[in-house]
Amino acid sequence: MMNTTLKLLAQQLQLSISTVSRALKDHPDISTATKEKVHALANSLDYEPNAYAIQLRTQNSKIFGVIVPAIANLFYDSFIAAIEEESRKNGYALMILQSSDNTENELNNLKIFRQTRVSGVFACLSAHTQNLEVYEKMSDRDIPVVFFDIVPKDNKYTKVRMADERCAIIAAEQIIQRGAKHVLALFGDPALSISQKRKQAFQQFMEKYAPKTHCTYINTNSSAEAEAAFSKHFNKVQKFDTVFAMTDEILIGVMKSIQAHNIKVPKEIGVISISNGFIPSLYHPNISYVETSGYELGKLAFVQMLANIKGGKTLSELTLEARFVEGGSM
Amino acid sequence: MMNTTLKLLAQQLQLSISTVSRALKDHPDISTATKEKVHALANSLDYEPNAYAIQLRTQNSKIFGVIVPAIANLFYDSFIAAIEEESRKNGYALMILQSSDNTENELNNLKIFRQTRVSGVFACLSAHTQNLEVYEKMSDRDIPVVFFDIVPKDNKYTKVRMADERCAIIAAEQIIQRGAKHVLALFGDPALSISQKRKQAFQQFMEKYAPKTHCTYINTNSSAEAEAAFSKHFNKVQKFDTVFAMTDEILIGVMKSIQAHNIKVPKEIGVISISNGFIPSLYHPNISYVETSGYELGKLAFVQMLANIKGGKTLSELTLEARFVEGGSM
DNA sequence: TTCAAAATATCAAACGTTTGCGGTAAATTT
DNA sequence: AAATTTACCGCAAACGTTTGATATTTTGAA
Repeated sequence: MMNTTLKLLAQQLQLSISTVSRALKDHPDISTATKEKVHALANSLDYEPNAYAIQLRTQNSKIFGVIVPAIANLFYDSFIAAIEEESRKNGYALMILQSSDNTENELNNLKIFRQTRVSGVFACLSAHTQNLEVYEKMSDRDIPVVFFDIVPKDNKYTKVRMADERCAIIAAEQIIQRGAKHVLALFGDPALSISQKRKQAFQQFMEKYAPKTHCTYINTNSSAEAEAAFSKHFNKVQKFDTVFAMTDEILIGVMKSIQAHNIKVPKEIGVISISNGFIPSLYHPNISYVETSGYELGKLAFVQMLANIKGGKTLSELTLEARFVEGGSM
Repeated sequence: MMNTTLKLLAQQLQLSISTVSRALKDHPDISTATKEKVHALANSLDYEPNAYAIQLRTQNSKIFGVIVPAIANLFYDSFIAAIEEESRKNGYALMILQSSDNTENELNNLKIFRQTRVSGVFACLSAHTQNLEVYEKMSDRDIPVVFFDIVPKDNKYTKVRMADERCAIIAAEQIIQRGAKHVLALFGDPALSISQKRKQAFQQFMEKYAPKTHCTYINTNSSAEAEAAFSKHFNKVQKFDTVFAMTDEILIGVMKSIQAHNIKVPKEIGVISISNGFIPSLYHPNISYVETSGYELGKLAFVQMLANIKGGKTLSELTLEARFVEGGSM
C-alpha cells in the first residue's frame, strides 16, 4: 500500500506541502478552515509522519539508547521499566542493547547509538570496562550520556547510582541493633568496585560501632559459590547468628543452603540482604533487606537526562538513598 | 562538533559524493587506490553514516519493534535477550515497548512503530486485546508481525508459542508416573486462554490415564492467592501428595506456604511446575518443572521474522516443544 | 478610493544518503 | 589508426519533512 505523505495530502487538497505541514502542527499562519480540511484528510488517509525524514531534517531522533549488562536481570529490568515509562510520557522511544558485560559488545552498541543519532544514552558500564574513550566520542557528537549503577569514577560525567556505601551501612546498623554476635558477610566479585565499596563501608562501620561482634568476610562470584561458602562455614563449630548477603545472587545461594540444612529463619539465624525486593519476597518469612530500587534509579536517571538535554550540562553525581525494609528474617 | 558526512569527505578528497559513497561500500566501479584514500579519511574523521538518511533513501530502518506486557518478567526477559542477540548478529537493532497489559498502550506503541517504520514487530498480545485491526494496519504498511506467547486465534497471522497443552500433559505424565494419589493443581487467571488450555489438557489427560487419582483444580490470580489457596487446602484433613503450579507466579505462592508450614519436599509433598527454570532453581531441592524457554521461543520467532522479510509471507503457527527438567521435588 | 497592515498560503533549500544513467579517458581490439 | 571495450568517476534526482523568506489575498482604516 502506498504510504500517505505530505505530498500526497497536498496534491489531493490542492495545497502546498508546507501549508499541509503547518496545518498539521497547528501553526498560527494557517486558517482554521484549512486546518480542518487537512486534518480530516490526514485522518481518513491514516497519515503517519515519517520519523526518519523528520530526524533528518531536525537532527533530533527522539530515541534514547540504553546499555545494560543484561536485560534479564531484576534490577536492570525495573530500571528499564522506569525509563520506558518516562520516555513514553515525553515522546521518546527506547532502544535497548545489552553488553553481556563484554567491552566489545559495549563498543558496538555505542556505535549503533551513534549511527542512529540517539538523543541520549543511559549507560551501565560493563564490569571491566576501563577505557572511556568511546563515551568521549558520544560527547563529541553532543549526545548526552547518563551513567547508572556501574559508573565511571571521573567527575566530568553525569551519573546516578545507588548509595552503595549507605546500603551496606544501613545493613550493618540493623545487624548491630539486633545484637548480633557472629556475622557471616558475603560480598560479590572483589574486582568490582561495588563489592569493594560495600565491603569497606560495612567493615569499617562494624569495627567502629560493634568492635566485639565477630565478622567473617567472604567474596563469592556466583550463587553456587555463595551456597558452598555458607554451607562450609555453617558446618564449623562456630555458628553464626546472622548472615548478610550483598546481592540477590548471593542471597539465593545462602537461602538454598539454609533450606537444605533446614535451618530456621530467624530463630537459628538472621538473614539480611541488599536487594530490590523481589527475591526477598520469595521466602517465608520474607527476608529483610536494604532496598535498592532500580525503578527509582530509572526515574532519577531520566530526570538527569532531560536536564542534560534541555539546560545544557549537568555534571554531577546523584545517589539514591536506600531504606531498610523489614521482612521477618531477623 | 561538526558531523562528518559524505559531503565533507568528498570535499576534502576532491571527489564526488557518489564516489565516496561507493568507495565506502566497496563498489566495483571504484579503483582500489581511491577506495583506500576514502577509507583512510573516513576513519580518521570518524565517519558514521546517518541512519536516518539511509532509511529515508532506502525505506528500510533495520529496526525491529517488540511489544511485551512487561519487561520485568522472567519469561519475556529471556525472549527479548534471544531476539536481541539475533538482531545484533543480523544488523538489526531493537526497540522495546511495554504494554503493561493495557490495550491503549499497545495501540500507542504500535503507532510509534509505524512512525518509526520498523522493519518488523514482535508482538505479545495484551491480556484482553480483542480487536486486531491495528495489526491489520501494520500489514497494510508491509510491516511483518510475528506474534509470540499470547497470540491471536486467527490463522492468517504468523505466530510462535509454547506448546501450552503439551506442557500441561507432560506435567500430568510425570505426576501419574510418580504414582500420585491426591493432586492439587493450581492454574492462573481463568479468563486467559493459556489458563484454559493448560487446565483442559491437564484435566483430560488425568481423567483418561489416571481416573482414580483425585485432583482438585483451582484458579488463582496472584502469588498471594496461590499461597492462600494452598494453605487453605493443605490444612484440610485430606492431604495432598502432589501439587502442580501452572506458572512461576503460582509456584512462588505455593512455596511460601510450604516454607511457612515447614512441609518437607519431596517427602511430604511433591511439587512440579511449568517455568523457564529460574524460579525452580531457587529452592532446595530444585523444583522439577516443564520447561518453557523464552529464550528458545525468541530464537524461533526471529527465524520466522527473517523468513517473513525475505521470502514473503509465512503464514503458520509454530509451537515450541517442552521438556521435563528433573529437580528433586518429586 | 487608496494603501498599509494583517492574514494566509507558497517557494525552495536543506538534512545525508543511494543509485540509475551518462561521460571521459585509458586500454584493448580490429 | 580507428573502433570498441573497459575502468573510473560525476550528475542529479529522490526519499519526506521543516522552515525562513516571499508572494498573494483580504481586511480595515484613512
